[in-house]
Amino acid sequence: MAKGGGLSIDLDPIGFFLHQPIVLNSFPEDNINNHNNFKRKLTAMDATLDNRSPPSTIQFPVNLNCSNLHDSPPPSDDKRTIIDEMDFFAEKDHDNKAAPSTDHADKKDDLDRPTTLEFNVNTGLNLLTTNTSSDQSMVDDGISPNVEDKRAKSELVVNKAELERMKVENQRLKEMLNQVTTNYNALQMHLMTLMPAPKAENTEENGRVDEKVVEGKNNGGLIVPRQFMDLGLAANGDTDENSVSSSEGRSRERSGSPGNNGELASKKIGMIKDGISEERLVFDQENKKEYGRGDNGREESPAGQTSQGWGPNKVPRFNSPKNVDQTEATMRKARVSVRARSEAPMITDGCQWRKYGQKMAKGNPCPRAYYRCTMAAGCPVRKQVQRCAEDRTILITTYEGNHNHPLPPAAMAMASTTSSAARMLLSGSMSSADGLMNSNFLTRTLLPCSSSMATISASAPFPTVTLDLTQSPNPLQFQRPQNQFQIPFPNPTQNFPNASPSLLPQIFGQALYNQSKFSGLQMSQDMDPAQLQALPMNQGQQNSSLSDTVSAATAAIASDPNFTAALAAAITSIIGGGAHPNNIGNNNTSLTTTSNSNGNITTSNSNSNGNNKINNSSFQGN
DNA sequence: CGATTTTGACCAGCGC
DNA sequence: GCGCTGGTCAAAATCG
Repeated sequence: MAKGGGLSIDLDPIGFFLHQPIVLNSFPEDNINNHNNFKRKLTAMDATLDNRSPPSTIQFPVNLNCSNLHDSPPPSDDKRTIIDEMDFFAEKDHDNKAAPSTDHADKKDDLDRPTTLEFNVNTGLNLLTTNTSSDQSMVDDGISPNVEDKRAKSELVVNKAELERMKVENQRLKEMLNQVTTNYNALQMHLMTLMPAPKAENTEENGRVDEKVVEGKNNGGLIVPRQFMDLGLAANGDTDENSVSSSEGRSRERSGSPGNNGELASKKIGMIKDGISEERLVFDQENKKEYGRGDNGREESPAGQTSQGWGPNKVPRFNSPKNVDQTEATMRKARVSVRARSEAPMITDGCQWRKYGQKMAKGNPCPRAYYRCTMAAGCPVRKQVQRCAEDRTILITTYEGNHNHPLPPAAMAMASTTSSAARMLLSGSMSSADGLMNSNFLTRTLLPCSSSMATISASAPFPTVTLDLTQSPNPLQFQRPQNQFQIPFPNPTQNFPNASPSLLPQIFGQALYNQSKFSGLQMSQDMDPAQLQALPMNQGQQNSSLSDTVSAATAAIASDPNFTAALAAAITSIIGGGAHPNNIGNNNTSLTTTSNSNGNITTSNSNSNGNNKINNSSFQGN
C-alpha cells in the first residue's frame, strides 16, 4: 500500500521526495527536519487561515487537494486543464481504478512528471497539504509505524472515495450528455414538424429563385436561411385525405388512374403554396395507394401520420414543366447509403426493423432486403440492405426518411446521419447558391473525424449520400467516378487518434444536420447509380464494420477528451454561425472537379475559399 | 399467440 | 403496348 504516488505528492509540497518510492516511515532525517520547519511555518498560517485545522488523524486536505486538482484547475496551467479533461472523460482511468494497483500505478505515473512537481510547488493549497504532511512527519518522530500505516490506509480510503466520487460524477456527466442528446434529437424532430412551409417560395418560382439566391449570395455573401423538410414526419396539420383514402380503398384499389393523380397533383401544388409540406404533397399524390394500410394497422394513424418517405416507385420525371414542383418534391426523397464491411446480415444501428420484402436486384446476385422501422407506428423510415456485388463482404445499407419517434441513444447515430444527410441533400437540391460553402462546411466538419469518404450524389431517382466506410483514408489515391462530389478525409489519427471509424455516422449526421441548418449542398444530379456501386473499395486499410456503431461512438467520445473538445468546438462554431467558408481553416478541403456526360459541371475547390461557384445542375431528364 | 420472415404477386415507372 | 425493374403488399410460414 505504501505506493501511491499521490500520497507522496501530497506529503511533499516541495517535491523533495518525488523521486523516491513512497515509504512513509522511512523519511531521511534531514527531510524530516525540513518537514518540521515547514510544519512550524505552516501551522501558524493554517491557524490564521482555517480554524478547523484538522487533527492529526484528519490531515487529508491532501485528498481534497487532489480533487481540487480535478475540479478547478487554475486556468493558467494548461497541463492541469488537460488533466482535468482526462478525468472527466477518460474512462480508462476511472475504469481502471477498480483495481487499486492500477490506480496507484496511475498516480505513480503522475509522480514521474515534472509537471506534477511544478504543480505542487505552485499551488498554495499544497501548503496546507504540506502542513498536514509535516504534521505527519512530526508524528513519525514519535509515533509508531502503525499509526503511519493507519494514516496511509486512511488516505488510501479517502483516495478511493474520491475516485469513486469522480467516477459517479463522470457517470452523471455521461448521463447528462445522453439526456441532452436525446432532448436535442426530440427538439430537432419537433422543429422539423413546425417548419414545413417556407420552401414553397422556392417552389413557386422553381429554378429562378435559385438563381436569385445565387446572385444575392455571391454579392453579399449572405447566407440565406434555408428550409429543409422533414422526410419522415407528417405534419400535424396534414389533410385527412390520406386517412380517407386509407380507410376506403385498401388492397388492390391502390392503383388510381394517372389522370386522377395529375389532378390531385395540381390541387396539392396549390396547397403547397399555402404552406403545406411538399413532402406531404408527394406522398398524397403518389400514394393513392398508401402503404399506410400496413400490416396489422401499424402504419395507420388517425392523425394522418401515415408513412411517408418511400412512396412506391416514385421515380421523378423531369420532362414535364408542369411537373417541376412535383419533380422537386419527389427529389426530396434523399437517401443515405452506408457501405461497411460486415459479415453480419445487417448492421446494428439501434433501431428495430421489420423486413417487408426481398428482391433480386439487377446486376447483383445478392438479394436486396427491404426493412421498415418498427419502433413506432407509422415511422416512415425504411432501409435497404444489400451486399455489394463486387465484394460481398461489403454491406450496403441505404436509409431513407426520418424517424417520427424518439430514438434510444443507441439509435441516434445512424438516425441522425440519415435524417441530416437527407435534409442536406434536399435543401441542396433547392439551391446551389451556397453549394461551395456547404461543401467546404461538410468537408471541414467531416474531415477531422473520419477515415472514410462521403459521396454525394443526386443520381436519379434519388439524391444519395454514400458513406463509404471501406475505403482508404487517403482519398486522393482514388480515381473518382464522374459526377460525384468527393469529400476526402485525412488520416483520422491526424486529429482524433481515438476516433473510431464507427463514429462516422454520428459525426456525419451531426455535421450534416448542422450544415443543413444553414444551407444546402450543391450536388451533381445525374450520377448513374451504377457508379455508386462502382465506388472504389478494397484499397488500403479495411475499416471495421458498422456494428455497434453507437456504443462505439459513445465510448470513443467519452474516452477521448481531445475528440470531445474538438467536436464540441466544431459544433459550437457551426451553431454559433461560424459556418462561413472564410472561417474554415482547413487545408485538407478538396473537392474534385468533374464534368458529367450530360454536360453538367461540378466545380472543384481546393481550399476553403467560398468564392467559387458550383454549378447547380438542373434536373436532367434521364 | 404475437411478432417476424418468407415469398409470390401486384403495381407503377420507364424504355423500347 | 409490352417487358423490365424497383418497390411494396400480404398470406403463409416460422420463430420465440
